[in-house]
Amino acid sequence: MTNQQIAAIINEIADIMEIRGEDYFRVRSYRRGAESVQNAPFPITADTPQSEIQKLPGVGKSLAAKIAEIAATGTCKYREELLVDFPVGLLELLKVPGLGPKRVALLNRELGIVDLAGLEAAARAGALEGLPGLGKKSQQKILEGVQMLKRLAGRILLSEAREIADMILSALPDTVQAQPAGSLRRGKETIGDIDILAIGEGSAQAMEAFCSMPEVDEVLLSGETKSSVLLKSGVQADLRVVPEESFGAALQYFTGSKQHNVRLRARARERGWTVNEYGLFDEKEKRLAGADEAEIYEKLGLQWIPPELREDAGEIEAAERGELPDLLTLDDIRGDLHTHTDWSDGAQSIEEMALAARERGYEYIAITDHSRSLGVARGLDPERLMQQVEEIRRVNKAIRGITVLSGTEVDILADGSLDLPDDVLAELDIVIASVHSSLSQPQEVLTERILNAVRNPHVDVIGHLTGRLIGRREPGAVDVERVFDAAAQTQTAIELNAFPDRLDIADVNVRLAIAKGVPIAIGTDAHRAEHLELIKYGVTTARRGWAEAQHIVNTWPKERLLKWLRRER
DNA sequence: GCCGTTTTCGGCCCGACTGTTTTCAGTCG
Repeated sequence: MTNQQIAAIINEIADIMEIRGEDYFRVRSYRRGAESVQNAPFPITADTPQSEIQKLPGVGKSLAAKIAEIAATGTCKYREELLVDFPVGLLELLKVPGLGPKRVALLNRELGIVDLAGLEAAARAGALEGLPGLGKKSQQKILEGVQMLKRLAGRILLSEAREIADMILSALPDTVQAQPAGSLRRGKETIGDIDILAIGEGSAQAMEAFCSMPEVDEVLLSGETKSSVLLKSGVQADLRVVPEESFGAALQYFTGSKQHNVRLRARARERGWTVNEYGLFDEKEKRLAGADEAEIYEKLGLQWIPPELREDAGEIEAAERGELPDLLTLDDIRGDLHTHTDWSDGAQSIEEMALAARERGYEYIAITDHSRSLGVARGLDPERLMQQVEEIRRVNKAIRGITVLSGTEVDILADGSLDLPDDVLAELDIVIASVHSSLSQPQEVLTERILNAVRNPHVDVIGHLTGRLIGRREPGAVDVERVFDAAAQTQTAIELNAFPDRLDIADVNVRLAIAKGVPIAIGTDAHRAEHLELIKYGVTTARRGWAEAQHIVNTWPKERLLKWLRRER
């Protein structure tokens, strides 16, 4: 069990307690404990002494005992007691925007609702309207929230899918060669199911190993060449074993997308050939290609097309002309431009973040803590920000091999003004301006707010433009084109926030931004050192948006980046 | 449930927003 999983269980206990109406401060203690577990500097296992666990901040005797119990058994007595007579479906209701513990308890008590399906039916029937504190608008909002959750239902974030795929790959015997295909290989932001292709000796053992992984909840089917399992996380995973001479063709076929493959098949047909998951064949059914994916594209007169581009969005035409973009790679990234520290809501010090960035081989890292109006995040007022600038100077002197840029993620307030005055912003190396509140304003208002920030001569980057949280919050009604037009003029960068549930701006907007000449800054929004590696999801999304290194400001060497940051406006 | 030279009880982070209410409750970050 990972610390993260333990923390998730403690949080679930807190959720149940809240719905059951337990004392708020007790609930908060559980949440604090969960956070401590997640941030613990060591993995908690069945062997970790309780006294060690109790040293974590906010963890006392009682929580330490429960954490130890969870680490050893996967659950604890107290949780099991809470779950008696508690419909677990109520927990998923908490994910509906606008529903918190009080309303979930109310809906359960008054209408007997126990899960999402029941909630949707009740909302459609108009049964919510008239309950204390709920009217027509709430009912509509709840219904929309349920629909959003249903759209994501069964889909998981790219990051989760990659982790599961890695787990599967490591569970397979060393003798087989395996690779993910499908939308996972294309790097889509959410993934429906996980496809793994394999070749090699001992495919029977591979199937056996696959079906008997501890994470498997149910084996849906298991044959010689294909097995499907339902994982405990609710995700379906398929393993296909293909002959070596067909591996490239199978990889191509199962990577998709559907539309991309339709175009490829048509292209083969024009030549009197056929292409399928076994290979590319001529009119006499002679195999022209199959073992190697690139060869299939080549024989069809195309450059090899990177999986991220395979959406039938112009990539085939570009490949035909030999004009595919030279896509950005992870190695091109020279620094992270969006990070938080323990000065606001991050977990680690400036120095620790800087060292972690150096460890990654970065040239620079920008420290961009929140501004004061974001009270929950312990945002910095001008005075503390200036103290932080001093501390950054000190760290820059103390550490060699990395440059720490002083910055802020300043809030764009509801009225369009910024949360820090211009003379303070002028003191910083880099300024990200982001919307964190009033995201549901009408398009005109929200867009004007952001345009105001774009036009501010101190603002270098607009952070997570639409504010979406995949599966949890719809994007705000920003007029993206208008913002891009303005940003192109001022050469203000638009952020591609690499956090897996944001990936904001999305791939299609990356492409639009590039077309309009808007610089893009990829930042992780890291709140702890290990988050720095999330940059890979930003890179993948940028690749899906046809980005080359030149389009991304944090591929630039430090001198060029600084020149851009200091340009006259 | 945790914490503490305010130490065995009493406080714990709260401000903005929304929809509902005619003075506030619930949610969210």
